[in-house]
Amino acid sequence: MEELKNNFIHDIIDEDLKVNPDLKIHTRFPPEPNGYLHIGSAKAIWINAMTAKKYGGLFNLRYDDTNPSKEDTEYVESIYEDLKWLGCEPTGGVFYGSDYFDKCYEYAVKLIKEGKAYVCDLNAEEMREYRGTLTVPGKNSPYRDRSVEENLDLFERMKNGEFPDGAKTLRAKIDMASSNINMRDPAIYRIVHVNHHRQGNKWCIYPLYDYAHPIQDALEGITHSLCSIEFENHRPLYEWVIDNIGFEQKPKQREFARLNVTHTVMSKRYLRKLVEENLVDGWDDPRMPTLCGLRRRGYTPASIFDFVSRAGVAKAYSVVDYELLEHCIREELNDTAPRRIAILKPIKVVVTNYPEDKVEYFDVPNNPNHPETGTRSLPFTRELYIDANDFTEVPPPKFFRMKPDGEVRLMGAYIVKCNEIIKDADGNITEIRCTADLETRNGMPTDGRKVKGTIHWLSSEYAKDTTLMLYDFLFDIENTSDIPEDKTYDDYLNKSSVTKIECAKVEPSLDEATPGERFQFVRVGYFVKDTKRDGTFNRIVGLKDSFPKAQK
RNA sequence: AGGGGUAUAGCCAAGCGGUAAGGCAAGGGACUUUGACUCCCUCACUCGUAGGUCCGAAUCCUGCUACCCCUGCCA
Repeated sequence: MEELKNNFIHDIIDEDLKVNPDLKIHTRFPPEPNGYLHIGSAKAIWINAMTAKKYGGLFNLRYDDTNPSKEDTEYVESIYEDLKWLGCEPTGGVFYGSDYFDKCYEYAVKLIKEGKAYVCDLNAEEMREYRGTLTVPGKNSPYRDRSVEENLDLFERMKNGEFPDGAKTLRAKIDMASSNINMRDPAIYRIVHVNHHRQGNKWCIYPLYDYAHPIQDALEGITHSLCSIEFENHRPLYEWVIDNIGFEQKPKQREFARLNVTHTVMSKRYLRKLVEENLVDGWDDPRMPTLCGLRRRGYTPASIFDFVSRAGVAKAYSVVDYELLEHCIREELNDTAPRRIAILKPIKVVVTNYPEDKVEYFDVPNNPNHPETGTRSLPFTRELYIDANDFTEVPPPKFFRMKPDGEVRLMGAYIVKCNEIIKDADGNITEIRCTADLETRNGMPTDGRKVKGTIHWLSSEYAKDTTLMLYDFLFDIENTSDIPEDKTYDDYLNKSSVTKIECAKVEPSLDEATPGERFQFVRVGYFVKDTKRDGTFNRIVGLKDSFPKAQK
């Protein structure tokens, strides 16, 4: 992981450090275990983890599990797995918001005793009415002035399960006329008779986020609580809780813009819908923006963090081009991925002047940019496959590949000339006949003539069949937040976001590829051996290609 | 009696009173046994907008506009 370039958050920390040079920076990543982590989560993880690392501090993972009706251990496990994969195991420890339920309760009693919280009998609808609107101030709850004794008694009975769900809440007594609606006596405890995935049935009252989060931060010694921008309006409440409970060391909440990426969606709710309606192949479908999806797709932690880092940390709403992510993985894999041959649309080529029973082996580099990675041998025979895209009967201008009467280099082998095209009754090409310049072993013409085109090939006798999955954007639309209100995400789902190629040919060495291993299929793209389906490779990203533009 | 936040190139983004970094994308060229990679070059006389202050303004002031967030007993 690379160094964090300075951003506005580090400016704030630098200032804090000037005032208090002994401050030990401590951050946290607080996911709610109600879904799988996605690339937007990776931004939050990266900011928090890297900030701690940069300042020699600590980074906690804290499961924010204060709403038992939405949470599940399945998600707890997947979150940790993703964090581990990213290489961001928490240096400060793993915590659960629910570990602090006793403390939260204790502090609530304290607030009640100090007249800063009260039990309210208003139901949800009534509370909404009393809250007022964006432009009209709220009015005080009729229960706002209950005595401390009555509040204490009622709150304890709430805890003891004497009341049904929703019958009462505990509210902070702040200001019903505040222009910040979060400050209009927010509920801080609600009654929910639901089994908690860790606490079992110990509790039937649960603290709300705005109340629990600052307490959790303070108890863990978090110095900088870095979260996304929608919590900015909650900061005064965050600070109210810290101040009124009386924490000495006050964690500082600061907010950054969420990550949005073109052609995809970050809403956990919608991602869950895609999974549940089988519109995708699970949370780890290679088209999903989830971390497990990106992982299965073949993205690396380094490429994801590189992307997040290049996208930057700021407060302005933005939608980052998916192309930037593609650039990051291409850059990494260009350097690290061994080259292999794969032919997506095989077409038969017969080298007519090559003996039928002969086999010779040509050494081809594993990575021409890194000769130290060595070579491997490819068998050459009279019958070959090339890709159908590398041949055309009527070539456009500047077509350097195989064409009638044209010379082309078979990468690492001979230069061949196409002299005959065999078609079936329907006019489909079934075979291309060539002659090889047998003097040009390893592709070098002896007479020094230039052969511009080089294409990849495979011996039809030795090539193996494989399945290739080509993935594309999940959504046709670039900015999914531009979808009009009378439409849904579903209306913009890319109908051809996956293409399955079942009769692709690959070189024999790929038989030994292990799941998760990444390759560059020369002149095609980067692929990863799938971790779920045997014998299939997923396209991570194609190679850049400037030909289509030259063609016109 | 609404509040909070944000506006710099197609997309991100630096900039903090001294004359518009960088990346992605795009376009041109060189190289090339991957039309990849790599390497060169081009890409904002102007910073949402209108004024003001100043020798000097993207930076300070005033007005306006646009977009995002907030009316869960979600996080």
